[in-house]
Amino acid sequence: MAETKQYPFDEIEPKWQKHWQDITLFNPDVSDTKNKYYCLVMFPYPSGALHVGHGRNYILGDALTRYKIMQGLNVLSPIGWDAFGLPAENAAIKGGLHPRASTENNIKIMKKQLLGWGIGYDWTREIASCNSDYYKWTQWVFLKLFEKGLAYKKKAAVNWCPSCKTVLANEQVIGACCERCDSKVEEKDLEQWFFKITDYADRLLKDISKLEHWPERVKTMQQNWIGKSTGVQIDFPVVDSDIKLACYTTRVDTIFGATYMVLAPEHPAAEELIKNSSDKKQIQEFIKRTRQQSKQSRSSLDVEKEGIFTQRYVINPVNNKKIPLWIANYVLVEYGTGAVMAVPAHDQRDFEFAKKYNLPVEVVIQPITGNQQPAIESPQAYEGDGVLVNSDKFNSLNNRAAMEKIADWMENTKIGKRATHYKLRDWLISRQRYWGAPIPIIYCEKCGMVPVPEKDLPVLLPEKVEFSAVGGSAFGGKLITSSPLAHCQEFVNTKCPKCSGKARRETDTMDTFVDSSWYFLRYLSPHDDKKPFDKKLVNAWLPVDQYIGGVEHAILHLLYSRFINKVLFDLGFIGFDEPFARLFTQGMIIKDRAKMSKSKGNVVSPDQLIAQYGVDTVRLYTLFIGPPERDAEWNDRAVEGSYRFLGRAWRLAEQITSHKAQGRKIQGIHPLMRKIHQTIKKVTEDIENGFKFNTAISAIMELVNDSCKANEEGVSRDVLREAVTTTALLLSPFAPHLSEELWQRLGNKESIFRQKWPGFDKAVIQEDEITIPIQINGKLRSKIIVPAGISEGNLKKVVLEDEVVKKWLVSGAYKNIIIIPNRLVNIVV
RNA sequence: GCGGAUGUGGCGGAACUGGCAGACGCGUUAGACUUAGGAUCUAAUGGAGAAAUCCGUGGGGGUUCAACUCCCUCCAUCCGCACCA
Repeated sequence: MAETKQYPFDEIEPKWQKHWQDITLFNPDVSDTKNKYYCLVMFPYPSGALHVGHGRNYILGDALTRYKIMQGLNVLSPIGWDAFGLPAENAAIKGGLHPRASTENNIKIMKKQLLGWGIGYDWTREIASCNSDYYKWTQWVFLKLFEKGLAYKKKAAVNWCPSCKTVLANEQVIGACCERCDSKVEEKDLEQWFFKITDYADRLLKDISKLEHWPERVKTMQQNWIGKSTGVQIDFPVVDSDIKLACYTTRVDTIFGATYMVLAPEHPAAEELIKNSSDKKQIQEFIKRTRQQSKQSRSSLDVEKEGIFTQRYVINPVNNKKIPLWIANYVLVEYGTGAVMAVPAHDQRDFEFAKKYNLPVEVVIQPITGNQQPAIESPQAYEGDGVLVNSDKFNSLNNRAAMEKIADWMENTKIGKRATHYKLRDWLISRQRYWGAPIPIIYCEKCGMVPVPEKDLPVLLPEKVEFSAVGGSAFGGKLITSSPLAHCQEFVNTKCPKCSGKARRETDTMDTFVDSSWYFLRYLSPHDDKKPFDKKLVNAWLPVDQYIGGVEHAILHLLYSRFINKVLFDLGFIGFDEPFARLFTQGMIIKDRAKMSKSKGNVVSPDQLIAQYGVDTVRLYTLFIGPPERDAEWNDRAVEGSYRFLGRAWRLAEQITSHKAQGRKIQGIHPLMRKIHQTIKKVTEDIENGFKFNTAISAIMELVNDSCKANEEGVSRDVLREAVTTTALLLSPFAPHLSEELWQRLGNKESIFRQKWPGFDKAVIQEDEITIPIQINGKLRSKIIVPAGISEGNLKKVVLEDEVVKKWLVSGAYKNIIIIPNRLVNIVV
């Protein structure tokens, strides 16, 4: 623990924070779009005091913002609050404050922290998604999607706690049990609102290629999430029935090997197909059991494949073979058609199932190399490529070619048709919850479902509601099936906008991801009460130049934002179809090998560290800890290194300003001068080439170390002054307060952030003498100092005259000598 | 199982197109200044060895004058998806 202060950070920091506000450093004139730079950090959920793990995000954004300002760009760096959401409401149910009160309180705390850290935001553009002047426009977005047919209502399975008698969000279901009362969660079909994101699946997938400056990792995650696959859909007629069962396959080349067919337990035709079965009871029992299992087994690893014969058969249309129809737990109703043609010889799952229930296995593809034929006895299915056999007129074709041929043939004969499927599902946006934006829909007894007219927006969230209603019902209250809003009569009862008759409001609210799917548009005109965003301004300022946030949003938030952006683009509201040009995902801060979180009790509060070392130290350490895109282990003790470094820089500057520095001149370019320019180059490149703040900072540390050394050894005051000036400039994105102070003490009047980022001089970096390592057979044996421009011939001569080299080349003989100019000499003996 | 990463001192981590491995920081050791120091400064710090030198980037193999870097193979850890037909 530091007993004496390295430097008076507690005086410096508040002073400069106030100064930046006074000179409106972070409040750009957005009408000036010539040199615009939009730097955006993901807006936080106001959960309470921030810890150092959260801090990384904002510190990264601030460093970039300040750097770009010094590059002469007009930087917009806004902040807001993703303020709707479950935790605030849950706290209210437990008997705490009203969600609005606790949210506002948390915002206050966090805002104070961000200001205290010196993070530069344009606070005049602050937004909060829970305020009606914001969610009015979230509702507007909903209406636009509704008008376009992209918002619709349908029955969907939701998590239902029978004890609490309420719907639960997925996050509230812990191991298939209710997080509050621990009773088993059931599946219940309820009317839910959806956004038709699947209509955009193909474009969302295709346009990933436009996201050049996104992390590969995020792009592949989105790709997998969308999960496009192409194949063929084929109708299989059921024997003794009019029903045809459609099934989808990506391996149409194996269709002659289909030996049975399987339905998902939830398949809509199942009931009808088994109604005359002698085993009806048994089959129904099986369906009921597996349906329950399917929801819960999502988290568990392997579930034994189980199935039951329906006593019905279907016809394989390619060869008119009668094959048995089964129902099994391994077929998913949500994907494809919920029915699968099983090819046990060439699909591992089907193979396992066939083995278990003694179903036939028919080989239709032979590996090209080797003549081993995958037989029924083989322990697994052959899923690789090969040549078709037992496939009628397609025999001896390569299976890849056969896929196309068979698909063509099927389309010609109308047996089947090519089809594309996605894993992506429509976005369920309904929440039976209070703390969210109300869905602007009215149900009229006469006119049916009527959207709230735009002029009537916002549909205000009533402030006075009964939170105990939901929680209380668990203890013998009335039956409740939806959110507290449903019990607020003043809210529910309304007039129909069309006929003015009696009507009821929709009581579901929107998923908070809807709020966050468009907020970056609002920052350009946050106080506009006529429209959600200013078309001219957003077209000038977006796409966002740099978006910064955690990987945990790689799929949901980033995919939803892209989707909404594309919808708004299609509707002509905006002129760009991707919202974020560059994305940076920072790693987590780890403590005691776990993600920092309140529940784990391993949070490091920055407050105490800041009191002890100052904000600049904590900021600097956070950036120095490691590559920002990777996870990093927090080490309280190591913070001191950053503190010592800042102190060293401070003391060096003191020496200059108090004229204590030595003054002695040497001839030529002083090595420190070289170091100064090398450091400018290194720091600039590190920032430009992808957030390498950790190595940029270590380069500045080297510069300060060298400056101290040069000062000891004697160096002209001018050079030393140059070194300190450069240190202040290079350090300003990372330790802004200290840099400002140094800058002022060096005699400058204006803020350092009004100064231009320094450039470097190549001529100064160029050395007159260079040290070249000499290798013999690739091993370092000696070094020589030679003039920088030495010719290869001369260099060779010098090398061979070197004492150490002579010793190694006892006979003077060598096979080859490899010279890499200015870098290295290797002698092969 | 599929996909994506990552593997370097006691620790966090450097190393641009293959070219002095371990920058920078933490920790440790010794010393200086000190009543004292957990402040500051100086020096040392991958391992073995008195030294010359040798060995060292998860393991094994390869390409090369030269490999943390390229190729093959195996192992370990982390993350994402997970019966997607």
